[in-house]
Amino acid sequence: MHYTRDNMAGLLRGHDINPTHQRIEIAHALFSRQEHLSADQVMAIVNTRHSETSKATVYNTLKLFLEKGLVREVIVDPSKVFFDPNTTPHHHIYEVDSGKLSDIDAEHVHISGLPPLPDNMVTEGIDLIVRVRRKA
Amino acid sequence: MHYTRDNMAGLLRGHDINPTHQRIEIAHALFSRQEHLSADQVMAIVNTRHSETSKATVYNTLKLFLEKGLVREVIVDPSKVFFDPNTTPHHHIYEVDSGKLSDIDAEHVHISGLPPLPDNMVTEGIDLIVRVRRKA
DNA sequence: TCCGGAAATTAGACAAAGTCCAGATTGCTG
DNA sequence: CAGCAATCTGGACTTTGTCTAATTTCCGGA
Repeated sequence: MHYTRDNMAGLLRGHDINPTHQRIEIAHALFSRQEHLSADQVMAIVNTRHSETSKATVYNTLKLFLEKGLVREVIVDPSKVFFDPNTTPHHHIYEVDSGKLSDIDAEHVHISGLPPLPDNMVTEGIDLIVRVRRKA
Repeated sequence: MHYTRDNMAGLLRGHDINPTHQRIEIAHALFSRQEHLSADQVMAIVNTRHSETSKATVYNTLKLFLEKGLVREVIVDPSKVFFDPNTTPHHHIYEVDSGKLSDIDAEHVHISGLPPLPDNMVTEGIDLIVRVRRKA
């Protein structure tokens, strides 16, 4: 599957998002790379050639993508949020020195022994983050 | 065990921290409550009566406590870091609507199937966060 | 007790991430 | 083409956290 800009329009429509020029560019930045990007990084990518998309739009669009389930939010770094185009169940390895973030497929990971939740609560998601450091 | 200010001095010394007035107050705020507090909250607590401790000192002190292993950092909210006086192995439940954060004892939780790390890497910690929401 | 230096604290300027708003643009639809 | 809703924009603003240079506190030795 190639993540062309044309395909992005379909992807957006499939998630009930009106595919505007800016939204296509932002989706393309995330999906063509298949990487975890911060809002800042998205803005830099989208505006490499000429300045095309404003900061407000980048933030609005990422929030919209989040609501529509097109991307996931990864909170590992106290200073910025990462957006993850991979919405399949998976976990993360975070390299604390470099800030490098990578995926762990959830398929083989098993978590047991969690206490039951109160009746009026539902699990929205389980985030498992393995923080690693380069050996001294 | 009562977390009196006098006991705080001993706790700090035991962690190789010079127990100054401000540090004792900050430690007392965290340990007497046994709760997760943000830097802002710590500052508010410490300065309820009169303004006694500066913002810089609160941040410096929390960072120092972190380095010395007196507290843990919990990164769940994109907008602020929480400091956790409980340094025993445990996980967290985060109520996304209210921002309420509570502990899950790690004793009965078992995580299996994590992929092996590259040789030159060491695990610094595993953060497991269960994000929950009030049922509709 | 007084002195000097090291450690700690401070106010406030600064930086970075993110939010908000009022006005301009875009793209329908009739 | 007019009208209208959705979208986008620049820029001011807020919040969390950092940095720095100056002051204060603490303590050991003469």
